[in-house]
Amino acid sequence: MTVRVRLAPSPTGNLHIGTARTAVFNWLFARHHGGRFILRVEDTDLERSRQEYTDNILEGLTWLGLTWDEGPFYQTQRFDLYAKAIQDLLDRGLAYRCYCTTAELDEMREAQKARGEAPRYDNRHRNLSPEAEAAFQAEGRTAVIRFKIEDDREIAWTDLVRGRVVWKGRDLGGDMVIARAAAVGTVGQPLYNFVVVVDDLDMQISHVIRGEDHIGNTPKQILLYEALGAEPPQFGHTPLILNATGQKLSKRDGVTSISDFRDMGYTAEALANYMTLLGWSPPEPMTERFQLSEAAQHFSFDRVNKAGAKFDWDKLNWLNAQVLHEMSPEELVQRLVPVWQTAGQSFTAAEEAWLSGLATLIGPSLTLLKDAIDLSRFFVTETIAWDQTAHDHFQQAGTREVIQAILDRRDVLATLAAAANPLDEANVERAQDLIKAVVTATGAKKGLVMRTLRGALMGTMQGPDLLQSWLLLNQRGWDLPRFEACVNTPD
RNA sequence: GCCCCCAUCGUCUAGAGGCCUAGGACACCUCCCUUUCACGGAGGCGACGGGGAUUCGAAUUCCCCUGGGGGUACCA
Repeated sequence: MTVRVRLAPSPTGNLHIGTARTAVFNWLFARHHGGRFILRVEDTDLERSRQEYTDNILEGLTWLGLTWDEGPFYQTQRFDLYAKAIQDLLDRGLAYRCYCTTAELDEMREAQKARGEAPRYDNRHRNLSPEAEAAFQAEGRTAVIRFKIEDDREIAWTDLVRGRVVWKGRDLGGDMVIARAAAVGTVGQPLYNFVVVVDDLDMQISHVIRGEDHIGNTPKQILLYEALGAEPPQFGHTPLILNATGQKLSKRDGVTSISDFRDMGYTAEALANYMTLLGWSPPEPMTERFQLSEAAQHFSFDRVNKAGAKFDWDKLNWLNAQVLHEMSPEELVQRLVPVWQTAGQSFTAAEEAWLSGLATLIGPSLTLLKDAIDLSRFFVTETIAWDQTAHDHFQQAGTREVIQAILDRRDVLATLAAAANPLDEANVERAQDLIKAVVTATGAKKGLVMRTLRGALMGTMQGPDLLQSWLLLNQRGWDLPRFEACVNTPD
């Protein structure tokens, strides 16, 4: 059998991490079986659906690398199909019009609650006489379409994740609404549980993989398949992503949109890797750091967990750092250029080798792409301001002498700057020789010399590797002015 | 309330009766590397919710309890 799976997001919000994780599982399953991954936008809720959300969802999936093979299809363009199917159920007596008002339904549910019963529709309009129906119509009432659900039915399926699941018809809440209220003689907007079935059937979906929060919809949908004379697909209900307190992650938990993660400086690789890990564990030869394509080779529902998984920023951060640390300097530069730009840091004048050097220098310190902004701040402008630690350092005796000794050898600075690659071995050696010479000339301890250089070049006592930072600054001609500032401005 | 599901270190998980004095990853702690901070390397801390039952033997099977979660729309 050909595997055909789908992702069916509704454009009522930005691409949510829960939806994205469902997309990951669908995508992995499809790829593993050489099947098709179909994208269908469930925009039947005209009130809440918006184009900008659709755009956000499509962009997010693309960014994550979860490309689809068919679609996107839009349910709003398929209303004819649903209307036909509803009429079919009506004609065959499997569905009927219910004229209840919302007030009546509310009253009924409250009475049920008061009696300690589960709120449900009591099927009161299931067998309306033509006269009664005419009377309701004469009142000007509108009608929803309800699909008949027998209380004594038992619905069972073998879930890809949970094994055998059994549901009783009486726990389904009575005859279900499949189309919204509409004027006499017309059929209103079809509802989720119905259009899903019609579409999954029409698109020949073989496996419905979705979050566990949908598990209660499955028995209703299986009944619908039956009514439409079709075999239901296989179902797999994946565990939910939980917040820190263990509840289903929702918008209220802060950052939950894929686009938010991207804006925060996470890479698509790390995020996809992490989402896969939330509920699935890689088999033996694999480690927890992997490409989606590798995961696809080994993906199986045997290794999907049943329990929900709490979202953990620490682990995501670690994965993101791994992704960044694995990158070549050149690749990192490509990723960093837009980040620098948004921060107003321009390195356009810099050579390619110089930029690679900068990436090499700060790469190991990156957790988020955005971290590059702070780490690059010494390299953006010619001069820099000192923080308190630098000021404190220069209170020490001998610090000015160290800088003066460097300035006495400013010819070496020019030699260093001439190197094609500022960070090549020979250049590093020359810088080390200069430091030795300064130590000899001043009689200062090497530690003092190093710290003094750091303070002078960075204006702070903590930062990336000193020698490499120096050579990078040197090539831009910015080390000399910073040294001169040390001896010229008394502080 | 009613229905359903779930339960191993703080977190994500491995584990499908003896291989488990329960393995890995993140986090945390220590040390090494480094005259800074990171990165990297080596160690350490740390869990089978409780009670029964089956069995020669249970983290693994069954039952009960407890705890947590999901669902209960003319939303999706």
